[in-house]
Amino acid sequence: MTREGGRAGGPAPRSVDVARLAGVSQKTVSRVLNGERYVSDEVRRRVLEAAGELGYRLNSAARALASGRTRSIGVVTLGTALYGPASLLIGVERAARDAGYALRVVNTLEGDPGGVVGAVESLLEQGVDGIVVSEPIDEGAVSLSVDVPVLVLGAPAAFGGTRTVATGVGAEPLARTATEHLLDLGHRTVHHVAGPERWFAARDRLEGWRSALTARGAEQPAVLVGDWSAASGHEAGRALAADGDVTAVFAANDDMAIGVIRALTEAGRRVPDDVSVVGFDDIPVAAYVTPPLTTVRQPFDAVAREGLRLLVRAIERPDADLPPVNDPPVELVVRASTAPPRLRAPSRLRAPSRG
Amino acid sequence: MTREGGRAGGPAPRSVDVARLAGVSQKTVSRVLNGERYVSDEVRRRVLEAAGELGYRLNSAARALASGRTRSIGVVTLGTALYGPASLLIGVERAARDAGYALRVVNTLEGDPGGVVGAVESLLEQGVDGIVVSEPIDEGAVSLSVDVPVLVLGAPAAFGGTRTVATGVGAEPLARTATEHLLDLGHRTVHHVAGPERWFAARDRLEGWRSALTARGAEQPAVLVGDWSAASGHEAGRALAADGDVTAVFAANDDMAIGVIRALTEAGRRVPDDVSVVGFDDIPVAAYVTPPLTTVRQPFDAVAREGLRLLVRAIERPDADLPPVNDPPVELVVRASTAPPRLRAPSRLRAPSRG
DNA sequence: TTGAAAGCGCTAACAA
DNA sequence: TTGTTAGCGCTTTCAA
Repeated sequence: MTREGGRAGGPAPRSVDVARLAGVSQKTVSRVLNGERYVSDEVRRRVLEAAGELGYRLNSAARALASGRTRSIGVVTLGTALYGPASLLIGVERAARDAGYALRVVNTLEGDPGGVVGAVESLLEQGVDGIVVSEPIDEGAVSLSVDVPVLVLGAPAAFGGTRTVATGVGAEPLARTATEHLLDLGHRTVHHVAGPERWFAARDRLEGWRSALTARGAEQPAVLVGDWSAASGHEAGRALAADGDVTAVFAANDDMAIGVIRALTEAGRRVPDDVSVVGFDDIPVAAYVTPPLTTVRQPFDAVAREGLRLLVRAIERPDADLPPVNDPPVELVVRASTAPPRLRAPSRLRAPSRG
Repeated sequence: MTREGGRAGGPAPRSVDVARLAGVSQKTVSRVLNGERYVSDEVRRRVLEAAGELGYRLNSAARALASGRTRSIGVVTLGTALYGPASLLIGVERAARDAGYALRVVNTLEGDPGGVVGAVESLLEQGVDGIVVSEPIDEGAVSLSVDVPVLVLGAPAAFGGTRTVATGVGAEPLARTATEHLLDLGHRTVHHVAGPERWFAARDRLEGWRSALTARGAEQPAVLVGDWSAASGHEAGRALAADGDVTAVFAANDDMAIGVIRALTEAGRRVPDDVSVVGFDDIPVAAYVTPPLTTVRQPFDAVAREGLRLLVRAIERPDADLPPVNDPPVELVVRASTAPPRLRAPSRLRAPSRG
């Protein structure tokens, strides 16, 4: 008898131990634990009781080896504490867990050798059943054929020749809406502080901004490029503040918008009286900075859940077609950082003043 | 011959396939892949070449089953996009990867049934070699004996009877420093907006605040409790703004500090002229809100790395003693949200004014 | 509805 | 320095 009281010390109990204690075969234990049919209630009860008594825990490595599936999903995400990627990760974890999958996470840092490809390789080696690539940056032609379904969040489908779902490319209409909001207020044009060029998310927003201006026949000012940080927004804001013609700014995320507002404030340009600013994301502090930030809300949680649902379906029904992803709803949150432009002022630079 | 060109279609190659192609035994392939000694350079080269040609990938489930180790670390973290937890996760991932470990992540949402215990159970089932519990909240007596080393970040050691390392409890001196900064400026006392009571992180900061006041013999005002969000800070700020005696506030994180400042601003109380506010964390936007926030910087990355180093050591040298963790350095970042109090004003409430 | 046998692809222990 | 032989603890046949 190898029965251990509780789970103190000794080797971990295996399913044979449970079987012996319950007086059934090892296969029957497996059936009970996997919720298979054709097990009498009586037997099921005995097995569960024995498992509880021994403190039995399934060995997922053995299961993975025998079944060829790990019931886990790998996530490639950026090693940043940015609100967007962090929120997506949370949504993905939650949805995966609800679907019965564990999560294995690999970060890629910008400039990492190997980048996304290396990260995916390492996940494949870990034997994941599916992969989520969250907000990747463009690393040029990626050739890597993967034999599990892949979900790409916030970028066009990559990884040629495989079952890939892409989603969250809906940022473009959101950016268009943000820009139109400023145009609708009466601004002649809108300046843009973009994210890093290699980010697809930055490109979508840039594209949305551009298309809104084009549709209205507005002039397209030169784009300032930041790195998502408030610091870079601040730098861009200094340049913007020096240009007396600027009356409206659309920043590609809220952090940069906050930096822009700070720079404008320091230069004596009031927001929104002199310059209107719109952000992107609706981070939790956006409503509480001064002035409260008009922004566009990204439904991170919905995007992550919807995407994961598709991924799980692709995993569990390998031959079914992958339905397209629904675009998330557009939600503009108007607060106090935007207003109509002041009456046409002389275009010469005014010194900072108290109005 | 089962040799597949490249890696298109067909079953994945196994180490025997590599062995056959390289003309060696399967065990030798295993040796090469594990970087063991006693392999001639010539053989090593041939094996590597064959592996590359076949597109061979190690099967980690098989390895885990045979070796009893997964080379992976499980992380239990909170399902929030809060800057602190997100930063810790990044640091942990990075350090784990550097040490050759993969990461398996389970989130617990506040109020989750099972909470940390359930999360740890699920990780144990996945077969991790070690566990990181990041910023747990107090769930009462936790009894769960775990047979792998555990690292607790930002809380006292839990999980009785096991090899546990705790770290990051150094928030208390940071909070004391923040409070002392305000006292040093000449404020008679400091009000505190705390985090949720069940968070150890909130308790540490509360304790630090309290001890600073006690040491100086300052009066201890009633504590306002928030939930880390700017919204809750805003609510607390409204109450604070209504009290004309308040001249200095220490908020337990930057988000709440921003909410407090917003409420004060709305009430016509100027920061820092009328009220000084200090935050905690130094989130990236802290330097760019208006006024730029005085705060205390948490070295998340250093804490995560140092902790993980200890955890890996505990995994790899089961009998060695666990050295204590070094407390992180205190770093106060003084910006523009703090100033000396105005000359002793009459203590009656003044209506909002422009000073 | 249950059980027996045969692997899954690797590492461990030992032998050569 | 290399190879042989047993498992690791499950799931998958297939048979009863």
